[in-house]
Amino acid sequence: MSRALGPSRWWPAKTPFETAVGAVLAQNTNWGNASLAIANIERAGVMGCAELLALSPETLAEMIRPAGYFRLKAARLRALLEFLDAESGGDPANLAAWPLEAARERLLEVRGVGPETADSILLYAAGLPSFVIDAYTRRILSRHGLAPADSPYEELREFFMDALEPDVPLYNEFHALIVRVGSAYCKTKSPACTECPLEPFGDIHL
DNA sequence: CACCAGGCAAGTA
DNA sequence: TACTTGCATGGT
Repeated sequence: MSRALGPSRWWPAKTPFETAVGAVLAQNTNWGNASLAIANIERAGVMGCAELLALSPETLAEMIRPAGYFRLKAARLRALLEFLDAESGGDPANLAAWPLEAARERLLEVRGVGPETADSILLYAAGLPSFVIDAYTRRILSRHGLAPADSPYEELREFFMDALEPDVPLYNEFHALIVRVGSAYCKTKSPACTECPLEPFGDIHL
């Protein structure tokens, strides 16, 4: 994938804080829509922990409306902001001072932060080596007969982390490439799809 | 018009 | 424990 597609420069956010916000807004949502919500926050000049917490829940919800599930995500975002404010001085980059699994467990206690959101924040915002599993990872693994699509999240995460040394740039690029390739695959639920070209892999055939 | 997108938690049996 | 449902917008 790397040879065929080259470096990905991910996650698409300007700061660790924006990455953490994006991780919540992108839940089960097209990145384009999450991105519109981020732009609204930027335009209002409130892209910061204290600034966002100062908004009423209703105002915040309206601001992130394009991301979908906007009332739900406003509550989830506030819960994450309160955690960051209390535990990391409002900057998720400071979570890097914690041992990985300790930081992960604390993040998972936040209402609305599940394993994928936690791992995205840990890897892309805090720079800790936590491998991210998402719908694209499942699609690729199952399409190539490497794992059932419904394997438990933790099992798939361990599969990658047992096979690879803890390496932030490696995990970062690996997941980015998985998204780029996975989004080129069709969405069939059948385990195999002979329609999908392996072209994104270049001359690599699995 | 139907279907989908980088999840998660709460409810039910 | 295992399965189902609610949440919602914008693009194709």
